[in-house]
Amino acid sequence: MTKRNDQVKALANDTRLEMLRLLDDPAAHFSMQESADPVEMGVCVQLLAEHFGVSQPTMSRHVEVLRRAEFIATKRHQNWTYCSRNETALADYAEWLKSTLNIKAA
Amino acid sequence: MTKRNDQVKALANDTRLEMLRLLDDPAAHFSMQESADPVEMGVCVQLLAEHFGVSQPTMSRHVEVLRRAEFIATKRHQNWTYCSRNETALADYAEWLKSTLNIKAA
DNA sequence: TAGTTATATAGCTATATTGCTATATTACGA
DNA sequence: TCGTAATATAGCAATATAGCTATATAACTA
Repeated sequence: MTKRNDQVKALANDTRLEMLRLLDDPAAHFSMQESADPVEMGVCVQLLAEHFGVSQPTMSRHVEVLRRAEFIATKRHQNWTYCSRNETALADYAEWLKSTLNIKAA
Repeated sequence: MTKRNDQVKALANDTRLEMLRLLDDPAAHFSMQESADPVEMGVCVQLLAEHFGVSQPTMSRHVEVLRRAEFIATKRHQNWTYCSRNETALADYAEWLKSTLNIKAA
């Protein structure tokens, strides 16, 4: 699997797409997080699982898919894994998609 | 299935991604097509199947997936189905992705 | 050390995807 | 009308995806 293949597949799922959308503004969606500031540290897996109504292992896997695609970064702190968007990778992907398919401006 | 869901899934496949890439410049890749000018009419399913080394029914399904996603248009002429890119839909999708995920410029 | 919490991994099931072959449909030409 | 060519559809098999529960691991706390 290439990085680009990981990336297109990572986006081919509603939950993961919505995760990236919500993680763009953690303050707006995850301000209830107590263990750490969601903006500074990111959002923990459990809170994401609760938001989407899926089990913790299922969310753990979604996180892993997005992390492999480099769309999010995870950092372990105490016993939480915090997730935050990788803006550089997202911008890079959007640019790659446009250029590899030669998509003209809208 | 929503249109956006059809679209993200349509791109999650190497063959279909490459189809869109090749169809950006049919003259460069499908000039051997005899039944019609590939630039004017598009590229027929059989020629696409041969290029990718897959069976005709398999290519027919890939075409259908891309057509449902609106990334290509198909037109039947005589006994061929010609495929051509829908530049408007591709640009619209790229724009939607950037704005829905709030992807910052590279 | 023992218990608790958060996460990761293993293994299972249901469904989706993607390939194939066989066959139906459509269009043309003899 | 009959045969041929291109395409579409049906049905099957192999694999991938995404959910779950059970359990292992990691980190903190009493």
